[in-house]
Amino acid sequence: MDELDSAIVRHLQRDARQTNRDLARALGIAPSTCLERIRALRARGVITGYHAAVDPAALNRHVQALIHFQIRPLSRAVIEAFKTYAAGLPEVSTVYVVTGGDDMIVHVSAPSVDHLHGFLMDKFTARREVVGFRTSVIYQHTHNQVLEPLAP
Amino acid sequence: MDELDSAIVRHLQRDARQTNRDLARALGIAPSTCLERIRALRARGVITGYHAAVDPAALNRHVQALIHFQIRPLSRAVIEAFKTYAAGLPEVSTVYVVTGGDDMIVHVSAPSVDHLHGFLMDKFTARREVVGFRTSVIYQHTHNQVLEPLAP
DNA sequence: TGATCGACCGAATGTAATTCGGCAGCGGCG
DNA sequence: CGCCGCTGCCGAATTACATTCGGTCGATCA
Repeated sequence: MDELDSAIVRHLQRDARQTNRDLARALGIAPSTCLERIRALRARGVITGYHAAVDPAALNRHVQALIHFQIRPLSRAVIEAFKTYAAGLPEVSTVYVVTGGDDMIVHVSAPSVDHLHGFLMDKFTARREVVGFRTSVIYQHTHNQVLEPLAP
Repeated sequence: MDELDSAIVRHLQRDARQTNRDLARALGIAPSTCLERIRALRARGVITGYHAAVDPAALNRHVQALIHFQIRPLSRAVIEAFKTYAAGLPEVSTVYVVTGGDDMIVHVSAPSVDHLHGFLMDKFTARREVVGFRTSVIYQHTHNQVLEPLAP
């Protein structure tokens, strides 16, 4: 994980579809070298995949929210089951299992506030392990695509 | 945005680096058709980019957390300034501006709990607009890479 | 029914990914 | 001190792919 690897990772986080040649040219190395580095990064698990980013609104998801759940009992089995359940719902994009006042935070997106409300009522209120939840509608969000390695 | 477009988006969310030929073959269409569809999806803003996903641990980010902020005064200028400030910090990956008990939720990752603590103390406690914040350490998180279009 | 338009196809061309033999630098070891 | 083996890099050759473009088909509408 030297400076060259960092640069490759940085570039591919920004644009995963630039050609290997262009990337190699930008870094001042041979395409074959670049290719081998990228393969090593994948093999080592540094790069885990390549994904297209999609505008949620184009997928009829105009409302996003973070839902904060309190779950009881707080056993491994219950947490695991709820996590799996939530992650399987199409409205859910991310499930966080967390410390603090809440036990689970779920990022959801829905076509409308109505849909969101119905979704929450239908999918969560009936579940026994859910003792309560709060909804934080997302007004804006900025996502930092490029993660740099941090110094220890 | 017909079924074919949806399928293309689904495939590219899963793997943005599969060749156009493979994708076309999987969908049973000609590569040229596939290419034109993808271009249209980009032009329409459905697909906004292609990004490599990176293991945070490989970038020395072993601890992740969601930080819940209360901000005052709740003016547009203050919110905007804080959002910009937070998004510019290397530890921050996402900033959510939200409704509810909190005004802003920030996803951060750091090398260690110590680093996280120092980071929070150094970067946020001194700021006037921050009247309080709570930290939720993330134990696990599952990210759903593939967003499907939702029916209205 | 005939014209027009849009979407798709497939061959042709240019460009890129990938392979592989060789070379240079480096560290270990006699 | 010199030799040996290893590792990472390079560049030409091969293979595969992206991209273009002229033609075809089917739907739509007058």
